[in-house]
Amino acid sequence: MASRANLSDIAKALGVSVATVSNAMSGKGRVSQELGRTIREKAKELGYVPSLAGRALSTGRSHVLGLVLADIAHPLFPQFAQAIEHAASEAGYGVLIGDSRGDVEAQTRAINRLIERGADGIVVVPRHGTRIGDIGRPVAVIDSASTPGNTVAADHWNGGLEIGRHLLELGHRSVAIIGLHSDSNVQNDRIGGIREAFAGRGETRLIWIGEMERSHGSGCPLGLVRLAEEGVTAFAAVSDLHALRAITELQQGGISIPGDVSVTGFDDLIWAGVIAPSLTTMRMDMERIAEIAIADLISQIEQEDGRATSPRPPVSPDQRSIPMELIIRQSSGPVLGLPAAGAMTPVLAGPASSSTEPRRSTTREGSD
Amino acid sequence: MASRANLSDIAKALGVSVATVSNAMSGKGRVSQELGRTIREKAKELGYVPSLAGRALSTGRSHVLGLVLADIAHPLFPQFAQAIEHAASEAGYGVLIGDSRGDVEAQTRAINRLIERGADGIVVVPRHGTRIGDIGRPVAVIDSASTPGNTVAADHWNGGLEIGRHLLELGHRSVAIIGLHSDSNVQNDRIGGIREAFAGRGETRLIWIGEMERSHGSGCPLGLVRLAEEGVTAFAAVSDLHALRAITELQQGGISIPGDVSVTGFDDLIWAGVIAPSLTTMRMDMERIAEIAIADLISQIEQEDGRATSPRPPVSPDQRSIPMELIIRQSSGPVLGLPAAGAMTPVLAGPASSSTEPRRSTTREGSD
DNA sequence: CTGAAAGCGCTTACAG
DNA sequence: CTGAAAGCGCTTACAG
Repeated sequence: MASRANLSDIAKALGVSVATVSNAMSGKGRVSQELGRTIREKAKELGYVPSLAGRALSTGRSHVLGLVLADIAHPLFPQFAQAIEHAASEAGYGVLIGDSRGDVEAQTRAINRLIERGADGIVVVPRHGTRIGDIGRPVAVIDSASTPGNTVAADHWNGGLEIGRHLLELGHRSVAIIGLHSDSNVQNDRIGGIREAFAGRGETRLIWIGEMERSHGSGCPLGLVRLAEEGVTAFAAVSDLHALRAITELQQGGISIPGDVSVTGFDDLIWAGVIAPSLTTMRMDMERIAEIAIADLISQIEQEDGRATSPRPPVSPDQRSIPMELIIRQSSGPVLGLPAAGAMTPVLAGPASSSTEPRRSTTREGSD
Repeated sequence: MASRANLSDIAKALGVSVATVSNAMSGKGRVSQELGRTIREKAKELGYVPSLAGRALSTGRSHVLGLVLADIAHPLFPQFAQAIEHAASEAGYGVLIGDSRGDVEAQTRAINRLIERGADGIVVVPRHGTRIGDIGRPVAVIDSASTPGNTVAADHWNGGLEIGRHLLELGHRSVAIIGLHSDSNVQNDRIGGIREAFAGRGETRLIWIGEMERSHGSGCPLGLVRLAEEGVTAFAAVSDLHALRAITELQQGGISIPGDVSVTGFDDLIWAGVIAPSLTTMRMDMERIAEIAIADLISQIEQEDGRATSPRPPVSPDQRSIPMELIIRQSSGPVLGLPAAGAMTPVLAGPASSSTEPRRSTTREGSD
């Protein structure tokens, strides 16, 4: 447990050169099978842990990636961070976090800080309405397919479509869509999808929370009870956060969910499955999104130093748009008195197909 | 924008030695005022950015800290991450994240991975009921004052006390405390505080969600409506997450909040201010906690290489227990018919003092 | 006040 | 298959 053993210690202990030890450890250089084994054994015996600093200095690669989110305080951050950390870790990279606290300028600063810290590349989940310019290093952007330069994202539009179809199947013909800002590509895509589903089959209206709060203050009532009285039977929020607000506001107003109206969200935030009623929502496949973002980033990095096995493979657009998963829970149900459509069972019970798409749609029960 | 300039480039450009440049940049070595200025100007001109890898290799310090959370997916993670990132960043350190996905073993592995990556020290927010052993590197533990070896934490017990007093002042005499696991120090402290407040002045009962779910499945009803009918007038959850569950369950059961019963939480999660009714809760001072944790960690690190200005200053226990802040919102109010006590105004309106403690207690309105 | 030199731990051509 | 050597960019005693 003295100071960490290094290549030189191993070399000395075995009477070989550090170059050979280095080659044996990396598995790159040709070292005889046997010497290789001996070296690796000795390394383990001495508790050798490679010095990333040494490696970084000689290769010019830190094997650290930066993760910058518009707002680290966003409740979706844990899912992102977990998935990115996992994917990066699998690929042998560490993840350095940067926070821009929702500020556009700070976003750029955060990115630069991470680069100065030696990050080989950056994963950015940009702030609404922000574009990431050239930062002189590889970047992977996770936003929305409709964002120019986007690397990979959930298929928000189709997610909206599925939510819309789900509500239509339940008999809903009048839905209020609840969003926050009109400058978010993600939200606009989700809204676009919902509207597309309802086009010609029902009416949609749009509520921007941001605007209402600008006039009436943060946390103001959204007037949903009135809408329900006027005949709106479904509230489709573009985020679970807003769906939560809708559910509590309606409940407080004495409106029953899903008896009187249905409510749906997006993102499957951690509490979505345990509130009453539990929330029907669309979930991103963060693991896959993270894997693709990281793979893309690493491919860019390898490209840079010509280490790449082949010229960077063009990634097809559909690989960059990841299907979302519909999670049907209690907050959405058939319109008052209407019998449930198709195979739909109203409550948590087994998988249920909810759209004509060949896409997997599952009812999930939380496991924790 | 060619490859980054280094110390040697600056030295050449100015006809001085790299040692001098290094000294000028670090401000440590004695370099004449003027030469110093010239060097720094040239550095700026060349767009010099120090190589952390080079520095790390020669100093043996990476200037990177690791942040390990029991469960990165916990909704409190954003607050932790943001505060830690900020404090570390201010101190010139980067933050590498590690995730143990709620698994105890994985927690140790995550810590080790970060250390192998060269982290100079680790901030750990440990999993319930876990103790962090010696990991051969400086550690700062953020858990609860009652955890042995804890570095700094919110004063959860007092937080519980304040919540308890707040409810007592409102006239409540029967409270149901809602927790998850009995092996969490944080939860136990919070519960202990609430009970202490009620001792001799009212009755408390305890609900462990974890146990109920083990028998009845995740997301099962907690039977709160029945409790309300039996005369419980307040539900004090040890986390906003559980408070949310309580609020929706009660609302769905037709019970009015705060008309019929009051509900309180802990942590002031992001949505606490915008649900209906908005949630009364206790908030940690994450910024301060993070600052202290980081300062402690850095002091340990400096101690290690004798760079410390003075022997490590003993930190008094009360500096390691950070007061929580009571945030009164709509979900808590006077017991049916009882006039509001003292200066208490029922709804969001200006600061209101809620306890006899000299501690600041504010009604907050969200600003975003 | 300034500089020459060694060293941090690794990798990578290049010889042998 | 193996080794000697240079170099990545910095810092740090030690001389001058």
